[in-house]
Amino acid sequence: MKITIQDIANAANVAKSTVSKVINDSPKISGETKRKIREIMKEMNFTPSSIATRLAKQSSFNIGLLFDMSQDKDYLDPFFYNIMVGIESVIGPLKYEMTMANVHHNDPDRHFLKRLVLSRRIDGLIGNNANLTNEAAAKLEELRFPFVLMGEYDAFPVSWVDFDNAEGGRMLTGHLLEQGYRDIAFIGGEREERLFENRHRGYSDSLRAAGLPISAERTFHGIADDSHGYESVLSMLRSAPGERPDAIVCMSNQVAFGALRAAKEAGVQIPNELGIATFDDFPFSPHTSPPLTSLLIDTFKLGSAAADMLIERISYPELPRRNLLLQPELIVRESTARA
Amino acid sequence: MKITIQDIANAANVAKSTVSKVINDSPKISGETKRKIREIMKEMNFTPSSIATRLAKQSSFNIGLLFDMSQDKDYLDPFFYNIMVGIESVIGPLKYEMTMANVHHNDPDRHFLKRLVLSRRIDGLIGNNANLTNEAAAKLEELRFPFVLMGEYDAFPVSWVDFDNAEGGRMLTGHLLEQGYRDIAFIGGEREERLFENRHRGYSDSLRAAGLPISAERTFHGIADDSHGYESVLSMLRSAPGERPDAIVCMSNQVAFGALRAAKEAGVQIPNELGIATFDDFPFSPHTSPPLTSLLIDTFKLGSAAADMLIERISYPELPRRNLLLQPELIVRESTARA
DNA sequence: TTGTAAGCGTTATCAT
DNA sequence: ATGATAACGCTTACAA
Repeated sequence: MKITIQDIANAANVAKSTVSKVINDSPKISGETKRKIREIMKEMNFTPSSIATRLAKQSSFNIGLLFDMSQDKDYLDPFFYNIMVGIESVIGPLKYEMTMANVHHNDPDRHFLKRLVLSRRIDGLIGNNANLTNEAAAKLEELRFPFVLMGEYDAFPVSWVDFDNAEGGRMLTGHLLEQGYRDIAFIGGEREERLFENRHRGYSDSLRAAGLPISAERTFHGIADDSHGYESVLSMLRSAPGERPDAIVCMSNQVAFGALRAAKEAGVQIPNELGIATFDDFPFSPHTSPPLTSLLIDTFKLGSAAADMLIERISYPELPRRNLLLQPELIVRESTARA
Repeated sequence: MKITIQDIANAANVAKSTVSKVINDSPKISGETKRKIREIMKEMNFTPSSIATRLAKQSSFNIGLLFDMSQDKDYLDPFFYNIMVGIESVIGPLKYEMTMANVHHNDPDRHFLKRLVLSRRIDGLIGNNANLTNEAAAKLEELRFPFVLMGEYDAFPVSWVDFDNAEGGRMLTGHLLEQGYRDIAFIGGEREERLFENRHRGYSDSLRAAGLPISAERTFHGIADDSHGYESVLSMLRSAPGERPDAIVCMSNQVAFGALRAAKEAGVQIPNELGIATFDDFPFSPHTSPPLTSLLIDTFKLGSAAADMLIERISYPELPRRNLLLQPELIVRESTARA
């Protein structure tokens, strides 16, 4: 049998409004009454219905985390859990819950805007620039609904958090230069792709600062996956030994895996003949042979920073949109440890 | 300004109960009225408040997915996203949402039982045998609250889904035997650990069926991680070449990574001198050198099967608790491809 | 087929 | 300090 605030009121011989005030620890209720009612609530094992509370309070105390089931998930997949835990670490203590929001871009009836936002099931939303379309973002802004993106966004001003990808490019390239590499290639990423452009800019900056030439043929465009890494390295190995790159910066771990495989098959010595450094630090990076020098991004922190920003937006809707760049961390391993 | 069912009723000149019936597509409403009201709803951009609906319907249409932030997450981490997507694939079409439930074992006030179950924020729960304590499971049963575990459970009868770990052990070991290996070791897992016992049983079964001896010193107990794999292989290499195992079955990919590393450092040829086969197929298994023969578990399916079972429990609470063993799949790669 | 009115379990506003 | 009563936005008998 379900027990409600009214049952408690009856048992305590008070009005249910009094019980409600006790639940919310109102200062207008005497200590004695509070004690008595609280005891009764324990005894009767009462927990308020959150749904009724929310209806009355007109707030769902719930935030949504966007994902797109229909989409390729290679990139965020291994990081998803950490991001989620990062978000929980900030919203949990504030009594918010988190519900998973599958976008359903193609089904107007199940689209998250309707299912979760318009139906007021959530008070705020965290997404990323891959699963939130410009159209949806615009709609959210129009509704003045609080949301934060993970990943840079520049179609119009919204709140976002991202890692400093340009700085990451500088860190990887700078490290290779310090190790004495002089002819550094960059593998992966499509032209016009924002993520690529930022990372590549950092790479170029470093070369320029070192007074080295930046040659277009040292950049291998393509989808940042294993086979692109593999093919790119094979193609650079077709040049004579003296004319090929002595190190590479990879857009992703997948690219690096492919590059590693190609180099190994061709008998190229890593790190002596070819240094390899890569963006992203998958849990597997330490297990390649040789282990990969890579750029660690703290995904827990990505989540918690996004959540902090979202809570701020929910609490102070009129504050301007903020952006935040988190710093990556260089993890040096053997793949760049030149003798 | 928020628009409600009453606004629609006014605009359409009908009672709000009529609007409600249209929303729920009641057969008692004439086609004409439905059309008219639906049009008005579009025009006025109306979406019902899910909170009010739930309060009235006395169901939250929401299921919880348990996780434990405070706990080591090595095992499920890479699979979490897939499991979640698997769950969503079955509950989504049924109009359920999913909220993340951090257990909070140590904080009675924020414990998920209170926060989510007793407060009726969710109608059902999916957890695993690592994050749900016996005590909590018992409490859920007492409340007759629907829940399903991922992972075998035998403290008392509950619904659960798991992979057939014994069969997995037979598949890996059987494969090694087919390849001609004859002295097979088993690395990882603590005595008394359910998961270990099941997997090890399959291994023993296979050896027995092949008429081979089962020797206690061929099993290396320990936490199933990288360093345990590494140490175990080092220790077996201390025996003379003729007296050491010619193949190993690993409890986890981490163990296999460590084993691979040790073998490589010692100059042992894989797969010729030592075959390696492992439970679990992390996304990185294909990228080791040589690529690892491993046991693929379909984590999407794990999630969807658990969700199917949960929906059944919610819909027919009186049905007996069910258990389901899913079949793993052997992925043969070079680490066991004996010449 | 449509309307009336009483819930659903809280909170919030006024009285007292 | 406590109590009555009207929200909150929807559903659901029961009437008409």
